[in-house]
Amino acid sequence: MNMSKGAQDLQDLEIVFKALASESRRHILIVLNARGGATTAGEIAGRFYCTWPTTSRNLRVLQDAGLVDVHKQGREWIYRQNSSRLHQVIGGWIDRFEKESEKDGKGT
Amino acid sequence: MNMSKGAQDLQDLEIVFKALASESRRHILIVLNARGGATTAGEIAGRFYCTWPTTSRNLRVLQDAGLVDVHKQGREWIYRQNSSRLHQVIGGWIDRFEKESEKDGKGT
DNA sequence: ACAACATTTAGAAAGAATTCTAAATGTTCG
DNA sequence: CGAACATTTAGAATTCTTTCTAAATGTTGT
Repeated sequence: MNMSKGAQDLQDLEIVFKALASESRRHILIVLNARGGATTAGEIAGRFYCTWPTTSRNLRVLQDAGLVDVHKQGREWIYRQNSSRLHQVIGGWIDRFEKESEKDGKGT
Repeated sequence: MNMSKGAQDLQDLEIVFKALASESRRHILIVLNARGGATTAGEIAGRFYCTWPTTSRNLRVLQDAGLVDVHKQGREWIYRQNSSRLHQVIGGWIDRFEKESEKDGKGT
């Protein structure tokens, strides 16, 4: 765990953007969001055409990216979205880029 | 080009998130941004360790995603960032997810 | 303890992305 | 026109990702 803040940010960016690059995983986040932010793996897996292990692995990728948190409750696993991480990492990055509407008409 | 609006949005999301999943491409956008939003391919390629063709291909991916626009001027190609697309597609997507700070303390 | 349940981990196969080298394209200048 | 320049396109090698099947883990209820 020897990493400067800048390098850590870069790594966060990498892992989060990679996690969001897959439609399956974006879909999982949307389902989670529609469920009010938290639900079981079974509930999620049931809504997909792909197999349970695949969904489970995708959930793991999201977890590693810090986009969801997980905890076990009895024999079920509850997944909860961490939307502030999404806003921090992704929102923070795109905010470096000026919005058209914020540009003043500089230059000729 | 037969695509419903919803399907088009989904495709935009896919192509833009995929484009941003690569560090090299995110770096290109940052360089472009630092250069005031537009510069030549040579200027960009010169700032990278990888070969020119590789940078050129990455620029193409960004262009296909609509994140940069390109036009030829003499024997140089000028690349210009399209940051409103970035905000629309990515910003629009993450805004579906409630920010922590916007949550009211509902439930117990 | 045993059977049934909810879900994950492992390992492998198929497909996609990244990057390289070599060659092609179009532009400018003498 | 021909040489030099700026950059792209093509094709192939390597590496990463996704998804599947099979087996393992830990939990609950009888």
